[in-house]
Amino acid sequence: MSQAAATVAADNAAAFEGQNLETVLAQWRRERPDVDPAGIAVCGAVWRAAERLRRGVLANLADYDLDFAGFDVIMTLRRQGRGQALSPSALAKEMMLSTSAMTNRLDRLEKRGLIERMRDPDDRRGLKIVLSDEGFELVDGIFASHVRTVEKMLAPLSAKDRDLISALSQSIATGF
Amino acid sequence: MSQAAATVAADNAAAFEGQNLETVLAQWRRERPDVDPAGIAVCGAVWRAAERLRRGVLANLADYDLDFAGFDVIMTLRRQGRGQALSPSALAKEMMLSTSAMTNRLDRLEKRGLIERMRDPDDRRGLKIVLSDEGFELVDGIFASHVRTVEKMLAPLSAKDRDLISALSQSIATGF
DNA sequence: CGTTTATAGTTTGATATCGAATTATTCGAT
DNA sequence: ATCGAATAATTCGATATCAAACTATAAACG
Repeated sequence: MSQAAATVAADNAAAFEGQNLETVLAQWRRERPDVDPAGIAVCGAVWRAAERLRRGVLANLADYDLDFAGFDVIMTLRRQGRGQALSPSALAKEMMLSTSAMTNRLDRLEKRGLIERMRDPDDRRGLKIVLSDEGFELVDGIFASHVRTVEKMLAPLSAKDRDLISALSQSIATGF
Repeated sequence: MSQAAATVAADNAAAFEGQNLETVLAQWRRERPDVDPAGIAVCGAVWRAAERLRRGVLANLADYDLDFAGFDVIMTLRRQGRGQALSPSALAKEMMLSTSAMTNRLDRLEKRGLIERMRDPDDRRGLKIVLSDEGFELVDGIFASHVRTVEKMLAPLSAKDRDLISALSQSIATGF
């Protein structure tokens, strides 16, 4: 929770860029001239972009004393619409997470009063998770600044570039 | 270590795809027509691609009873060349990790005999980490299958596509 | 019906990460 | 030369994740 907050960094520091990817490639070409490292370079590039985006979003969240985990959950709930509910397992599936991790996230959000666990009227095993009014207001307040944050990080890309990287990323994600 | 191994998944299950990104976008457009969600869609696409790649690589590693963390370290050492060394802090910086996490990773790799901690002859505070012979052989054995694994996941992309997504990803990562 | 099998959510135990504190050493300024 | 600040690595405490075990309930089927 406040793990994300306030003090920007210490140990790991701001030094964001690890090693230049070009350098890494050159090292592999020297060490393993028998293997073409082009694929792993693509992989590395995608990972670094993802990491940069993650950190940017996280930094913005810190202002609201939220971490990525909780944000992910309340965003997912928010976009279902006011008063709409999802089961813990549906939430876990949607964010590719174990259900036990979801239990933990919901515990924290519930303790903070951002969500409520309601019984599922149709299945006594199940729950329905809804945003509290406070949770709803919080997401709505964050949303605009979240989008601005992401836009800022995507600024170097033209509209066409964005479509491209979206399509290519989805290609990788789905395998088609 | 063996956390990664053997049994493919249980709780979190194979159901890899969360929710269709198109659906998510439509939800946001309905809920927040005042905000253009295009940016966060790009963000989501990149994250999913990165996650897919991560899981693919991890699955391949499991055959060697290695997890991502250890693999990351020994790959970094391997590409420096035989007998070359890096300090723990250099390793941490290169993989964008806290130095305390690196201490932990090195502990595990050392216990398994894949790396050695040598004193830095020029600075008595520091260490130099080198691959043991066994570590070296292990990386070299994995490398080819690792590259094949990545290639398989990138199969839907043409050479031009790969260049494109690399360039665009780097744009995001560096902010230029 | 009653038994087996599957499913929903939580609990538990292990582990990896982080940030802060700590110890040892080096660098810099005077 | 000495003292203070910076740096290298580790340790420590807190926490988030996972997989597996567990409890309760539902569905399937014989």
